[in-house]
Amino acid sequence: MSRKQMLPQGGGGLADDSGCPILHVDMDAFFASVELLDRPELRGLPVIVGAAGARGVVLSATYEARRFGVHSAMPMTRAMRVCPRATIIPPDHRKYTAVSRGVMEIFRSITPEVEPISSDEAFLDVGGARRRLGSPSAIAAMIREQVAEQYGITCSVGVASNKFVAKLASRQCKPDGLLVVPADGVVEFLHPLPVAALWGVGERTEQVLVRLGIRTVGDLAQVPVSTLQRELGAAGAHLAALAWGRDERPVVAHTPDKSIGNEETFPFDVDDPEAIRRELLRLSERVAARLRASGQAGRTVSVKLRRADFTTITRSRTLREATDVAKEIFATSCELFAAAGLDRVRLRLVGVRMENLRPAGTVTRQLSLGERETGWREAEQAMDKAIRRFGPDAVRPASLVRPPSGPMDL
DNA sequence: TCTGGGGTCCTAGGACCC
DNA sequence: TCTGGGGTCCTAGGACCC
Repeated sequence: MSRKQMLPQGGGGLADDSGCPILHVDMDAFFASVELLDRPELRGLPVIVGAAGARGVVLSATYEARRFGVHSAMPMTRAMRVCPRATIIPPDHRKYTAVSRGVMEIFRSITPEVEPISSDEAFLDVGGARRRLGSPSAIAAMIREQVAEQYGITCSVGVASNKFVAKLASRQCKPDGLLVVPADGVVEFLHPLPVAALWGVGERTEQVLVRLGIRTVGDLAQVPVSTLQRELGAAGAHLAALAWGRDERPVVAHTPDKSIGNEETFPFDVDDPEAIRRELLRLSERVAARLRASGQAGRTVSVKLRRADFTTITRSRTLREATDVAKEIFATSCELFAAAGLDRVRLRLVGVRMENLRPAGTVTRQLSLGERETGWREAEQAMDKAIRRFGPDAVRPASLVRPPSGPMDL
């Protein structure tokens, strides 16, 4: 296996990683690499992971397939046209989740400061692991070795002073690479890159920037912040900071969910409202099950409807109380669908999402604990604390019934 | 070429309250 | 009777990421 230890050009020694506690680890062609573990005979050949149906897109492709121009999110029909010899493998997410969990465990054995950003990517802050495990680049090399040994797949690691630069570094050294961007080499590293390389610059933003004559990160760095803010709003100021390599965001190990949702694109457009409602029921059940499995409930039900022409609308409603019950989510979804006036319109996708999440029943549980152990006064205090943490609506009416005075005798 | 499914964040307007 | 301004919540849409 080739092991590139890519280092900034000029100088044969090791790059200075002393100011670089942040690692970005990115698995190479993750889904495709996992599939190759079961299909070793396909190694070295173009392989595409994606549903072969008419409306599928590429989820992952080996580098051999990418050479033909295949990339993720490309429609499968087109991918099969540009690379007809590719082997198509339908996705098996359970397999990827299992490997993902294992790989994340390797990261957590290095440091608790691990922030996963998808199933195949994570940031690590190894600042506190130096004394135990060595320099950031030594730790990065160790991670690459352990992932390869235990799971037989490769990853690339960017080592830098902050998340944003680490992320670009890992992309730059893919596949199977390691790149240190020394703290004093950030500007030199960033400025030649195209603006689209920046995190947060997609198609639309790139168009705006190109119209302003901005093509590289270096160009962007020379533009007054006020101009960028006028053109792009708050994102403008953010981009100006990134262009100079400034990014203060910390690695956050545990980020609470903001929403949980499921959606489905039909193989063919559907205009039968009964069929739409059946799908809403399935989606509501899935979302409710995921809420309960994660111990959460949501207050806002949101329905997404995509017409055959790809225009998309969302309709949402906030309930008086949070719920994790499929029946309630489904009933609200149906009302939202009816109010949208899109029955008899051809739809290609429907989705159900719950927002405004909070721990389910936390308050009730805390209350009963408090009552059992310490009596009503303490239970009230527990309730106040819960209200401060989760808001007044987190308290369920049943919890408000005052028990007889004195400590509860259970 | 014809666009998946999981998300996050931002903006903007209106309602409502103080 | 008319009017200001700030804060928060809700809703809708869109850009963006992997």
